[in-house]
Amino acid sequence: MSVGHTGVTTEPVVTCGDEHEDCGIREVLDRIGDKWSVLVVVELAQGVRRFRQLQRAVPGISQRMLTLTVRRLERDGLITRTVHPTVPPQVEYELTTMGHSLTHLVKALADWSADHRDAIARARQEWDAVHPDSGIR
Amino acid sequence: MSVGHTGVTTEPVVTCGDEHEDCGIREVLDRIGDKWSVLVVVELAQGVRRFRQLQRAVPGISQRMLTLTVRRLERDGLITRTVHPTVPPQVEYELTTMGHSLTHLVKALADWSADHRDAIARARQEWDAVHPDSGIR
DNA sequence: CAGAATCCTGACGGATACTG
DNA sequence: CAGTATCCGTCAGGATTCTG
Repeated sequence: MSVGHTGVTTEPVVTCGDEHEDCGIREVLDRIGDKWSVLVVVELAQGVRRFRQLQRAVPGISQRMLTLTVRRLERDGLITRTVHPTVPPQVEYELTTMGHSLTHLVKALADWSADHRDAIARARQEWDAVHPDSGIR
Repeated sequence: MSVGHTGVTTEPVVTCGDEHEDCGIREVLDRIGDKWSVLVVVELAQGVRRFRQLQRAVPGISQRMLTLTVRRLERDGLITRTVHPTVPPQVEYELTTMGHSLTHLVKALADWSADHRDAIARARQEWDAVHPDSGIR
C-alpha cells in the first residue's frame, strides 16, 4: 500500500472515527500492557499450566505478581482457573477461546518487534550520540 | 501439538524458541505500552502535526508528557521532529516509515479490542458478581 | 503447592511556573 | 508556540513472611 512517510497521500491506516476519542486501544493496553500478562499468555499458549509451572516458565516474576496477573486474566475471561481439591493443592490455568485469540495479537507484536528491533536500536544509538545528556532514555 | 481447547487445531501461534526467553514482545510494550505513545502515533497517522495540535488532539495529555512522549518516539526512530526557525517557533512531527508500520500493529490492537471489549466487560461483571470483595480490579 | 497479607520503593505521570 | 524545570502524589510491582 505504499506507506511513504514523506508523500502523505496515504489514507490513515487507523482512525478513531470520533476525532477526540481514544479508540479501544488503551483498553487493550491497560490489560496486556503491564509487565507480565503477555508473558503468561505466551506460556499458556503452549498448553495447560499449574501455578509453579507458570512461575518457573516466566523467570523473574514473583508469586505475588503471578497471582495478580492470573487473577486479572481470569477476571477478563482470558484464562480459566481450575482447582483440584487434592493435597497438596493443584491449580491449573488454561487459555479460553478469547485468550487464544489474544495470542494472535501477541504474535503480531512479536513479529513487529523482530522486524524492527535492530532499526530501533540503531536509531537510539544515533540519537543518544547526538543528544548526550538529554535526560531522555 | 494441537493447542485447541475448543476445536482450534492451531499449532502454537506464538512460541519463544528458547523456552525461557522473553520474545521481543516486552520490548514493544515498553515502547508503546505507556499511557500516551499509541495515541500520539494514531494522531500522527492522520498526517503532520505541530506540538499544540497534538496536545489538543490527545485530550488530557500534559505538555510535559507530550514532550517526553514525542522525544522518546523520536529517539526510537518512529517519528521525526522538524523545527522551523520562525517566530513564534513552529515544530512539526511526522511518522517515519517505521512509525507507519507501527500503525498497522496499532490497528490490529484496535480491531482486537473492538471485537472483544463486550465479552471482556461481561466476563468482568460476572467475575465481580461472584467475587464481591476480592481486591482485584 | 498455591496462595494471602504486609511492607516498601522507584518510576510514571499530573500540576504549576518560568523561558526563548 | 514550544518547550524546560520542579515539586509531588500515586501505584505498579519487588521482597518477605505466614497459612491451608
